[in-house]
Amino acid sequence: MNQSRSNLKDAYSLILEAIDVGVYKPGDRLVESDLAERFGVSRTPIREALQRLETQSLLERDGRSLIVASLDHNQMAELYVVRRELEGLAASLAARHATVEEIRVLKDMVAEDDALVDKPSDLAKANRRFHEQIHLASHNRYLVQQLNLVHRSMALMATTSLAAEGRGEIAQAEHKRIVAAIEARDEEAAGQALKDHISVAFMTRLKQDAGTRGKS
Amino acid sequence: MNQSRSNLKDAYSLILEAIDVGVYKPGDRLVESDLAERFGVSRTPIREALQRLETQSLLERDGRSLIVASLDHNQMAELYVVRRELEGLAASLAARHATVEEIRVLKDMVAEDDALVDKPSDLAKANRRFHEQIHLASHNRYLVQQLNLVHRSMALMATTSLAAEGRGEIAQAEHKRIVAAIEARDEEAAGQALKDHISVAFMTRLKQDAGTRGKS
DNA sequence: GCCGGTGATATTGTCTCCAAACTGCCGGGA
DNA sequence: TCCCGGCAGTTTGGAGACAATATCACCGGC
Repeated sequence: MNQSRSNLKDAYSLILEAIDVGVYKPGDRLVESDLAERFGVSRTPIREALQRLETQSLLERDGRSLIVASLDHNQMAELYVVRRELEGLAASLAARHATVEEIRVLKDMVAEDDALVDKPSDLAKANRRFHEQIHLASHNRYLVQQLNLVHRSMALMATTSLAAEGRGEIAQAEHKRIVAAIEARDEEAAGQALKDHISVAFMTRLKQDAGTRGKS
Repeated sequence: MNQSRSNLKDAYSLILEAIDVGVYKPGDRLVESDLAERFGVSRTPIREALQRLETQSLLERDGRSLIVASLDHNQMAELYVVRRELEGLAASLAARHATVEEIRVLKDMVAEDDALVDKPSDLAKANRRFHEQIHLASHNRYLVQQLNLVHRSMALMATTSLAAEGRGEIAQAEHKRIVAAIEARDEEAAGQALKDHISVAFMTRLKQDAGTRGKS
């Protein structure tokens, strides 16, 4: 029916998830009273959630009202530049600071993900977890926070680049190289490997976009 | 007398400024009704502002209530690591993307700031403007946003490192080197110069802190 | 004398109402 | 026919009331 009474999560998570899942797409207008009704709460918590999402650039103002932010080509490029640098830093720091247990978890993850190589949506989820694990292994809370922001904005891009033909295998190979560098405590190599990984992902996305241009 | 009617700014800016100025210090508890009374508004805008500040890590939860976040040594170190990387990236991008007008403004700023070399508080303000100009010259809105976050957290550190003996002159020299690299369109050198600049600033702060430890 | 329970109080979280602003529509006049 | 102004509806921003809950102190029992 509706989720009025059912859900225990707060308005913020609910809206975030709705955007993630695609209930609200870039450009859609978010009306407070609609959301309030949909989630079975009053406008107050909705407003707070919307403001938080706005400060994270997931929503933007169009006049007085809020719409789901959309990323044009330039914004996507800018976002990848920042992401590349931050992820690279995370890998370098992980090479320095990760515990042996954390490294072990990374290795296990990569090994398990080999089985998912042909299931883009599962792989995408596993991929998020993998990167998040690297972030955490950096043991730098500000870096983790900033990367969370970046990844949240990435949710505004419709497709995952892992859906591209053969991208799964390549990404797995890249992941292995990254983990190997971290395990070897080679900060330089780890940072570079992750930067390269992001660059390839970006290029993959660019090619995808070039193919689907003008649809919408 | 009070700022009840006087101030046109919104609650968010007001609270932010109060933290900046030091009305509220790290560890202080922020009570919604107090703030509402102090600024002559109701609790609603206060709550929205507090939530935004919380998502930016300027406030943290202590049980149910919000307190001004404080940075211990580790957090400070982590923050500087991130800042160094992001500022370095900003300088590199500025070297690539800055317009001639922007570069001109940077040069003017540095030249003007020579006169402030012995006024730490004026210099601190000029310093912020200088760095912000570099951020903007990167022409990357996400980078600007992330650097804003970082600088906001830096406000939680009580002192400016520019107050240290002789730091003003050194910083000016470093600024000149940075601008020169940007003007020469040398991305590598610009990034490195700014990273070095941040490193020196961090070291300066560490020395300051070592001297004042245990006061409070 | 100390520990635990219980009640008062302070503070947050939510809701609802009200005012102001913007939108778009409709009608009148040039 | 087209443009301008006003009017109604929608939506946001703000205020204060109300409910829920955590905290703290006090009191009684062990």
